Amino acid sequence: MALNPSLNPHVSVDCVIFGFNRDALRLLLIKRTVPNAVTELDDSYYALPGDLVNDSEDLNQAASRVLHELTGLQGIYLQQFQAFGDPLRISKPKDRNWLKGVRQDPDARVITVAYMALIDSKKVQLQPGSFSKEAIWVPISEVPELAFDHNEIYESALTALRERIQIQPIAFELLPEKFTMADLQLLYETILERDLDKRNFRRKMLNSGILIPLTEKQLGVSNKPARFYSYNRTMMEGVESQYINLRMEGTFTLFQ
Amino acid sequence: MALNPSLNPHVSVDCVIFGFNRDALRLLLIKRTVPNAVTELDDSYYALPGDLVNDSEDLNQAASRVLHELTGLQGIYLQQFQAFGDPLRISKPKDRNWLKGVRQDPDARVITVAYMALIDSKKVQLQPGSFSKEAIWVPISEVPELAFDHNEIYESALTALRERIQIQPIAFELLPEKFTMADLQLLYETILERDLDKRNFRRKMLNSGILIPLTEKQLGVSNKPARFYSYNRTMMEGVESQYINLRMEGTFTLFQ
DNA sequence: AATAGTTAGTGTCAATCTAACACTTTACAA
DNA sequence: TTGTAAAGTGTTAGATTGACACTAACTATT
Repeated sequence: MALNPSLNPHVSVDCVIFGFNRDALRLLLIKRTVPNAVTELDDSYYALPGDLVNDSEDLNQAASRVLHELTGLQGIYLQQFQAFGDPLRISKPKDRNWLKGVRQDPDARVITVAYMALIDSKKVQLQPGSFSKEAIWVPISEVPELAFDHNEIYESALTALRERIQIQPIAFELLPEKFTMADLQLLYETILERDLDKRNFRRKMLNSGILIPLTEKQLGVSNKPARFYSYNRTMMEGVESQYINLRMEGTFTLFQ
Repeated sequence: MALNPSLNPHVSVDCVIFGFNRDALRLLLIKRTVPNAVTELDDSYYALPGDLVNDSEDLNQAASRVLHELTGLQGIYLQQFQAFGDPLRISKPKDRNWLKGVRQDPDARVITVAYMALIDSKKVQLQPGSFSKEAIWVPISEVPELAFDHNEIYESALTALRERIQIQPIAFELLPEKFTMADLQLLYETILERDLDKRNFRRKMLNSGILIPLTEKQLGVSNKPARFYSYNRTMMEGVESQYINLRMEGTFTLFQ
C-alpha cells in the first residue's frame, strides 16, 4: 500500500478521529513499529491515522479511505480543518527511520491536510486491515507523544472542535442514535471542560428544535428512567448558513 | 521563478485577497497570457495570485511571499482557510496550455492551500514584480471566469469571510487606520449583503470595546462631520478564544 | 412493606440583549 | 437665510440569559 507508485509522495491526509463514551472523549491512534529501532524504547510509537494521497483521488476521498480502512465505517462526519506544511515537521529520527522502511522517497517534503472525524465509538469495530492490528482509543487527557507534528495537529483539531460545537449541531455525531439529555450535557461538558446548568442546558436544547423526543425511556436503571432523544437531521437541511447559537453560559463574548 | 527547481511541483498556495473602498468589496486578480493561445479569445484570463511552495518554506511563508511580491505589503491579515485537491481541478485546455509554458512538470497533480487576505486597498501599490504588470482589483459582483478551480476557491473564501466577520473582529483589516462609523457599517452591509439598523449597529460596536473614538472629525464634507474611530487591537491580545458575538440582527439562529 | 439512595425533571425572576422605530444637530452650499 | 445631506441620539416591548432548589420515579436494601 505505502509503496503504491500512484501515491503522491508530497501530499498526505491525517485524520483526527474523536469518539466518546460515558467515560471520556477519546482519540483513535495507530501504533507504529520502527523497523530499525536503535533502542527498545524507540521500538514503537503512536500516530494519527493517515496516508499519502493517491494521484487520482480527491482529498476528501483520501480521508474517507483512511477512515474506512481503519474503522469499516462510511458516511460519517469528516471535515477538513487545516493543512500543515512546516518543512521541519518530519525531522525526528524516529519519524525518519519509519519513513525509510515505508516510503519510496523518504526524504520528500510532505504537506498534510488534516481532517476531523466524529464517531460514536461504540459503532467502531476496528478492521482487520492495514492499520487496525495496532489501533487504540486514547482518552484525550492521556494522549502520548505522537509521530511527526501530530500532537500539534491533534491540538488544533480539539480547538476547532470546541469552537464548532458551539456553532454547529455536530455533537450528535459522537452519540448513538438514541441518547438522554444527561448524555448530551455530559458530552458538551467534556468537550468544553466546563460545568453547565442542567435546567438551562435542557431549555436551550429543547428550544432549538434540533432534538426529537422519543417515547422510549431508559430500562433497568435504579432511579427515575430518563427519556431518550434523537437528533433531528432534517431540521438543518436547506439551511444555507449552518450557524447556530449553541454557546453555553460563561462563554467569553464582548457582548455580555 | 516558476522554473526554480526547489519549488515543490505538487503543492501550491493561492491567495484570495479582498479589498474595500466606499464603492465595493473587491478581489485582487492577476491576468495571465496563454503562450500558445489558439484563438484571440483564449489570449488571456484571470487567476488568483498563487505559486508553488518552495521546498524549504512553510505554507504561511509561501502565502506571505506571494502577497508581498504582488503588493509590497507585509504583516497583513492572511489566514489559511481550505485546501483544494480535486484531481480534475486542472483540466481546462487554457490551464494546461499555460502550465506547459511555465512549469517544469505541467502534468503534476497539484494540491493548493488557499489563503484569505484582507487589505485596505488604498495601501496597495501594485509592485513592479513577477505578477504586478497584470494585476487588477475587481468588484466581487463582477468576478469573471477564472483559471483552474479559482472561482470555487474564491466563493469558499467569501463564504468563510461572511462567517468570520461575525465572530472575529477582522473587518478592520479592510479599513484604513481611521474610519467613521458609517464606513464600518457600510463594510458590514457590503460583506453581509444586508441592511443594518444604524442605531443598533452603533450601540453594538461601541459596547464591544473594540473601537477607540478619536477626537478627530471629518473635514471638508458638506454636512455634519463624522467622528473617526480606530480599532483597539490590544483589546483582543491574550484572549484565548477569539470568539466574539458580532452577529447582526436577522442572522438565522435557532434561538430567536 | 417501608425506607434509603439515586438520577430525572421542572419554574421563576432579575438582568441583559435585541429589534424596531423618528427626530434633532451640524456642517456646507445656494 | 434657507436648503440639503449625513451624523448622532433614546425608548420600549419582547426575548434570552443565568442563577437557583425542590419534587418525581425508579431500584435496592432492610
